[in-house]
Amino acid sequence: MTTLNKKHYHHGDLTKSLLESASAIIKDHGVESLSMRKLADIVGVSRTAPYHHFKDKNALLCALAEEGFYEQGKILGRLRAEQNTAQESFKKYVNAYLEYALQHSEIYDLMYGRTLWKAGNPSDSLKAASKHTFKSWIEWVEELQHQKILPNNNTPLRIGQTTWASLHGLARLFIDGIYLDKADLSEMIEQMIENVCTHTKA
Amino acid sequence: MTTLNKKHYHHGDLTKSLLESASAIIKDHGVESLSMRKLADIVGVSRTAPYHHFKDKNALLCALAEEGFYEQGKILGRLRAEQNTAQESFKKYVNAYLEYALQHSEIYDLMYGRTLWKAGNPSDSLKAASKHTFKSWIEWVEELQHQKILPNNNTPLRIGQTTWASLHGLARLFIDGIYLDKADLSEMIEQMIENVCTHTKA
DNA sequence: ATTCTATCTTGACAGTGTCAAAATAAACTG
DNA sequence: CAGTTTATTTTGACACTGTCAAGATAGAAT
Repeated sequence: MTTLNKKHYHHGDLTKSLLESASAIIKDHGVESLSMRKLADIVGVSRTAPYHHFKDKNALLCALAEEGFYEQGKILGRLRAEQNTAQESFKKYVNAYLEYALQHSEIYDLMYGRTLWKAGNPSDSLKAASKHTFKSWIEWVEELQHQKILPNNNTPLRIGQTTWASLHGLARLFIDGIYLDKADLSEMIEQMIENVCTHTKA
Repeated sequence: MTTLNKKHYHHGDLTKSLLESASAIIKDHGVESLSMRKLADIVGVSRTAPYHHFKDKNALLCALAEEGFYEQGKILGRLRAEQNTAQESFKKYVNAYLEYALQHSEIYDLMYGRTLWKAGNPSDSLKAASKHTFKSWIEWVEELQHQKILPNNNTPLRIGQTTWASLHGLARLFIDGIYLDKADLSEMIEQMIENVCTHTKA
């Protein structure tokens, strides 16, 4: 087990294969149509093989969600690194956040949804990833407050909580199929930004 | 079948009993722990008896959600009927909305969540109930715009969509167990109102 | 070559939603 | 009242789920 190379047995890297296939399945058919047995079958392995790589289904989903946090973090981090005005930067962030949420809606649901956080049992590393994401968001909120983009009438935590809640709410309405007409999305985003920012206020 | 009285067979009104028991179960243990079989058992009837009153599980959940719309509508309607300043009225509405969402979180989830709207199959009457609720919300938004409570920089529909999304997002974060500390709630509500309203703006 | 360990499979169990067919209970019709 | 129709409920069955325990196998370590 000291070897790093994992090309053993008739399946190169089951852990990875499982995550990839699972990700594809939920992307195409939704998380409720993902079963451990079908997944094993698709990957070409017996029903219980996955259980040697993930404690249970919940653990597999946690791993997927965690991947989501890293990917989302990369996207949003890259964006913040760009040289933009603070205002532009924030605008792009909001757009990118919603784009990610809608394009990876099933992963987003795992990251921030009931399945894992309430009905399920979020793993420690998932909780850590989520906490890290939130923390760095709050730090940026503080910057944005100094730059007068976000309001100063409350702590970074509160402002961060509420503006994130707003984005999240918008994302959810589309993801959950309550709002369907995505043509309206960009206008809603625009309006949401106006609600949440300081300087655009009437 | 012309008789209105439904006290037939050894079970007075199965439909009603099923809804009540189901409601109690999800309130206490979450919707994922509701099974048709256990429900039948608790009500004291065979496994498949419920299927003569509800086409399937989805239909039963739709009925529960629909009840939720009526109850929520009553609460919020009563509130709007009170004699308050528009500002007070809106504030109370927001608070009542979130109070309902958190106190009936499982029903709220059925009303506005993925289970029925995306993963499931919302019944026509559920869709109607939801549409009606939304429509009357938008009408009120228009009033609030005239009263300068909500901003006039966009149509009632857009303002209604975004402010509702904000409330919904806040509700969801608590319901789904992402935010846990309900002590923070009232401060967040306060801040959210500031974000969303016109006249309190800095 | 032998022991050890990581990986995988087979078998099993309890649980799920729900269909089809049979049984029963009440309502309607003569 | 008797006989038929309709509303309600039950029993049996099927395919599917997550996951545990025990055994088989393949590779690593000695």
